[in-house]
Amino acid sequence: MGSDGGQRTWGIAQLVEDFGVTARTIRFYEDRGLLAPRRRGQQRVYEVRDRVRLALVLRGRRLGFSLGEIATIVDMYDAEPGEAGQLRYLLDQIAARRLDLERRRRDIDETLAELAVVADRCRDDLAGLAAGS
Amino acid sequence: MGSDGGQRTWGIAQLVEDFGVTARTIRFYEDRGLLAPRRRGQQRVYEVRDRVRLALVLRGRRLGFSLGEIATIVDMYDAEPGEAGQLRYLLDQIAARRLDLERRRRDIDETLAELAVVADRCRDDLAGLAAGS
DNA sequence: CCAGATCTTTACGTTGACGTCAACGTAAGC
DNA sequence: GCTTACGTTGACGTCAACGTAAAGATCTGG
Repeated sequence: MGSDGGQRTWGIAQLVEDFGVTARTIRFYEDRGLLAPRRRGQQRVYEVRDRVRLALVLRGRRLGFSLGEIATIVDMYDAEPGEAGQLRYLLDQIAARRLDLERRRRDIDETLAELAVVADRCRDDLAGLAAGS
Repeated sequence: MGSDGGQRTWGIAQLVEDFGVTARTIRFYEDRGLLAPRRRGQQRVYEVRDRVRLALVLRGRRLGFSLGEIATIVDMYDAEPGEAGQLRYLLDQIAARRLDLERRRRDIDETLAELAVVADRCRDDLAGLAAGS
């Protein structure tokens, strides 16, 4: 059905539009090893896997991870099977990440709960103003 | 029961030890308006509310907020009732923060789920190595 | 064939969040 | 009164994560 047989590719400008980041940012991520697009001549050609990686990077960024941490995380996703030592190391890394993420979620839940309290107080104050006017 | 009648105070060195940050960081937060300890002469004297604020700041930091965002958040907690416009503005700010935090939580849940998949694959590979040796 | 648009590399600038001195004040113990 | 420890205020350094500007390559429509 697709006229390109599923071999769809994108230029850097499309990624800029689709992901809401600048071209500078995308090239910077490539420079830091987070992306590795093909080249057609001198120009960058992005495929689906590049888009997936970029999406992972941006999610990591939203979570406040440094690019170094993001690199170790996204590299987990497409790690080769490797030997037992590598696998155990990877499992350790994953466990560490899990602890980190779970603490973040606790922090988030606490903050949300406290903001709800402040919002309630706020609405009470508003109601009081309306009643007392 | 407390020999100081609940009027406990702390020096900067205690905060350093208790919170695991440097004195430089604590003074920097004060410079940015996030803390405002009393002074005994020239030296800083921290009370319970200062510790609470510092804990809030550090939690915001763990969540990846900038110090400017953290300032707006912690200022929400001890905002004066104020007038209706202020209250509505505060409610808007809280709503925006909630959206932000809820997206972060979704990001975290997705990441945790994907890391679980990678970990499973990892354990399978390890089992395969053990069986094939 | 050429202007304009898009992409490229290179390199320096900027901002936030501190680190790292340097130089000085002050309180405690001997 | 002198040292030692701790605290203080500048002031400059640093690092990550880009922004921004310069100058050339490449493609595209007219």
